[in-house]
Amino acid sequence: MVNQMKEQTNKTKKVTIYDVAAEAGTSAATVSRVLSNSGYPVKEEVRQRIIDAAKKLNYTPNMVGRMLKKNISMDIGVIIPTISNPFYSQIILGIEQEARQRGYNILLCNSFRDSETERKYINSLYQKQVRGIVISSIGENHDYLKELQANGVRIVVFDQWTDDIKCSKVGFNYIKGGLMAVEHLISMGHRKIAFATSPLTRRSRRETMEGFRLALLKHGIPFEEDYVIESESEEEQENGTYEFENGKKLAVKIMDLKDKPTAVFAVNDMTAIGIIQGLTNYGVRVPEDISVIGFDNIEISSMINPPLTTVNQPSFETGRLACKLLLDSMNDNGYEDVSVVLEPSLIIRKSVRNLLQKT
Amino acid sequence: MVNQMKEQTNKTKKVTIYDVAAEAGTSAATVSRVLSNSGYPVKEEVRQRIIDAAKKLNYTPNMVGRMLKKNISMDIGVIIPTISNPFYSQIILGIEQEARQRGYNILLCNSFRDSETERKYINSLYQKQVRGIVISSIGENHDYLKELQANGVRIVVFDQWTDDIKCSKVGFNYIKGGLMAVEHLISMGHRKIAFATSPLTRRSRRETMEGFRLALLKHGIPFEEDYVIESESEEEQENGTYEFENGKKLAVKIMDLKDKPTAVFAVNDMTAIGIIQGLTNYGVRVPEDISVIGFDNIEISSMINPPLTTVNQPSFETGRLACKLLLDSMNDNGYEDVSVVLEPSLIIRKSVRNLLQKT
DNA sequence: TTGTATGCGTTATCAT
DNA sequence: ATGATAACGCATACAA
Repeated sequence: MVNQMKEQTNKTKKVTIYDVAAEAGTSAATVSRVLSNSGYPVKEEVRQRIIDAAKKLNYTPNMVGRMLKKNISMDIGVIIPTISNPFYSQIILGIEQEARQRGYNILLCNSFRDSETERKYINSLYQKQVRGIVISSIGENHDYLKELQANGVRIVVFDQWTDDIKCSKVGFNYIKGGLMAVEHLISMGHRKIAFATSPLTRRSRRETMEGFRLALLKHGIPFEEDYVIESESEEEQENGTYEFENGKKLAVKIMDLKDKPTAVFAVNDMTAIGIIQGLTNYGVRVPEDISVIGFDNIEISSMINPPLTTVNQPSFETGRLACKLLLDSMNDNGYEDVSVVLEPSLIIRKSVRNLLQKT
Repeated sequence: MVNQMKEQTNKTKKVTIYDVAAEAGTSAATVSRVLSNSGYPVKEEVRQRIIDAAKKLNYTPNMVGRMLKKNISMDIGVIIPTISNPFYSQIILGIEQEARQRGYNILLCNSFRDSETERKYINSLYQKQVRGIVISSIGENHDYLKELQANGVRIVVFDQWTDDIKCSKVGFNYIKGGLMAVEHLISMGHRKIAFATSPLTRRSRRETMEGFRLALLKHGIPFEEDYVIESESEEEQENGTYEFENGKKLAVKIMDLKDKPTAVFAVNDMTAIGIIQGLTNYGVRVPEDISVIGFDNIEISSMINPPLTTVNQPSFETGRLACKLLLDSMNDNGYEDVSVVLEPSLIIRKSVRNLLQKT
């Protein structure tokens, strides 16, 4: 009776189904059948003995053993630039919700927009036997992804649309978003409108700018090269502050303009917020002196002063949907790739002044 | 020659060391020795053949097989309330940096401050054979964690200090932080100072308040019960906006005070930002009419208008350190628990007015 | 309904 | 230096 209380040391061997089987006076096979909820018929009395034994021994199934045997992982990989960008953390939340509901866990990877890091992570995920990955890919070369596909791994891309790879995709109508933003400015009486952006190296940015262009065209406003304020700085590590700092720099460029715009359309909210701060440092008031409109609708945008008028990009929904498409394709052999394009909507707050209204 | 080009289908069997061995004309054992960098001596020529064969067959090691055999995982678990709170995403970044440097990957779990979810995640991590977890624990009951410890899993807690469990800890000197914040206000000539907080259900908040109290005491300012503005609302899902919305509510409470404070100390930055917006909605200006000081120094705080004066809590460093302590303890049998308390520092920006200076 | 035996992919032990 | 083989924990085909 005494040595039954044997102190459990850190070196204690893990208890396996064999231990449970011994304790319950049955075989490992039966234990497995009961404890893995296989639905396989087991006499009620034996089942109970096994459950009791498992509880008594404090048995916990070893997922590694199970995975090796079944060769089926309940993990999916997620690769994004960085968690510290609120836009992406919302996406993660969406992915995670969908995943958990269906019993999957996510393996999160921050690529920091470095294609080498991205490659390593993709490789690591593959080694961990994931059967699916949702990714905002940064690399120019998608051979790694294609190789995975050839090996049966499902891929869903979002955020960075590319025709290079054949898979399900979740995109966003940047052109329309840009169009909406600028048309809103125009409807408020603005005609001298600048577009402020980080380097146009990403498709999403170029498309947003295309929307800017289209809006001007549509309303007969000449497109001024000078009103495209593009930072030349190389992109560094993608964290929230990069875009913000960039916005501040763009603000000084704006102040350098001989003919100042009455409104500026920023390529994303973080940049817009930086611009507002930069402008404020010059003593120019937003929106009284210059109006600013953003793009993304991250949470912070409603918290600043003035609350930012912006274009909503449904980040949570993007994540949820991307994950749904992934899991659907993973669990359906006859699946078809599907591409979804999410639509923008305007969020009117207080950073745009109505020029048509006398004060 | 033709069927060598056999189309690779999705059902293609994974290539294993046996395939590589066959291709290289050697044994699986030797292949393993080479491909796992075991350091075991292998004739150079054979080694080369194996490497070539692996490349040719596109071999990728199966980590699940390796894990089962070696019973040693290179993953560590991380449990936090939510990734969407920028304070925690910074912590994750710190954890991840340390982990990656040492070859570990992290399994991220959002508990959403729900102890049931926390429990499930802890269990899931254990089933995945992690040997270490860093956690901002929310549950009152830490039996689950203790059980894991008994089974050799190392635990490091941070953020939510508790004496209930014996392990390494990374904490923060909230009392001193609160003291510093309030002393700064006092040094700027403020004497009517309010403390605005979400419910005092967390130790960290109570300690911050203790600092508030101490500062008043130290400078002979009477403690007014009315100047502790505590929201009664139950905490909902912990996302960034909860604290923010809460701040807005606290702002109306402040406006309801017959004798308004000249400065308010908010229990954290998110709340402070909400308060500023709430105050602004009333037409009161910050800091001209009322000064606001925050706590945490999240990234957003430097982006708002006015930039928030606050107390820095080194979140990235907290994560890095917690992870370091974890990995150290995991790789050292004779380790000792260590508790580290990080110190606050004051970040002076523009949300506090100097009352002693004539305008 | 239950048990025996095998294999998932890898590494380690032991011969050779 | 190399190879055959057992073992890690589990699930299953097959036998009973």
